[in-house]
Amino acid sequence: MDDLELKKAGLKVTAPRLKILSLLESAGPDAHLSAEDVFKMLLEQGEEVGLATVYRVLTQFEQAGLVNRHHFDSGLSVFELSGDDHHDHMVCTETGQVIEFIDEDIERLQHEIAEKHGFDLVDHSLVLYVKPKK
Amino acid sequence: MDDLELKKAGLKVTAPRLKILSLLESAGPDAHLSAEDVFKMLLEQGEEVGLATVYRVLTQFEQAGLVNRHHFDSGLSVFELSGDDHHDHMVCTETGQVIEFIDEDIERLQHEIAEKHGFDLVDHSLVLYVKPKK
DNA sequence: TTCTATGCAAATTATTTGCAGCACT
DNA sequence: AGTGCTGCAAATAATTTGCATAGAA
Repeated sequence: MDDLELKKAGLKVTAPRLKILSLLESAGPDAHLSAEDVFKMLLEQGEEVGLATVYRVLTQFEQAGLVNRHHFDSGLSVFELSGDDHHDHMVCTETGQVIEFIDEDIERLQHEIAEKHGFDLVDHSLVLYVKPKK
Repeated sequence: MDDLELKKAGLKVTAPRLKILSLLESAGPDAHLSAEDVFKMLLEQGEEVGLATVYRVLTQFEQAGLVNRHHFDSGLSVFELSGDDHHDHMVCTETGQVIEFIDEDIERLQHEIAEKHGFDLVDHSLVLYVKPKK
């Protein structure tokens, strides 16, 4: 099933790639995992993969457009499956929970701002750091 | 002159702190320097400081609210003097140039979005990656 | 003097790379 | 057989920390 996605991406279908891809899929759409997270989860499932391979595969997936990499002010990278949809993130500073959202007005304003300064918008990163309302 | 700012921040007035603070000030408001950048610039000026001290001082400045730290998808940290004003960033993917901007509508929308999800907005990070219009 | 700050080197953390062996064509 | 993929260990890059000494109050 995931075979097609890998082939389409020009990547050979191998065990580690399949395992990582399906892990990302089963982790749900709001999962944002670091390479370490993925590595540990695979170990827990009794899978045999090297951390280096996890990094390599995740990087290949990123280049193939299968996943997106974010930095979220923490300094380490987190990865998520890139659906067809673009979205931004809200990170709870107390629980670490990540919520995805999209706001058309903000999207439009961003383009306008880039234009106004003589640029074309290539990409953007918007992260809201929030805490539960008391 | 910068002595006051340091004292106000509860930091002892020392040579490295003064040098780094004045370097940041003279670098201009749109300067976003990494710890390495600051370190090298100090060396070029013939100053004697350790890289570790640069990191320590920059971190202290951050905690004191004197500077802001950003990650800009590159994975390394950049620092800038935090004026009283909040602003977001636009980074040119071709020249590396950083432009600061602020858009009240986007600010307002961000609060609304957090509210809508039952959170209070604590902070946010918005970076537009752009390229010159052809 | 007393306590904090600094420099330097060693330690950590996140991530990448070299290389020998295995897998698939 | 040939080329790509993997694991493991060694290599890097960014940042932090331990410790003995220099410096500020």
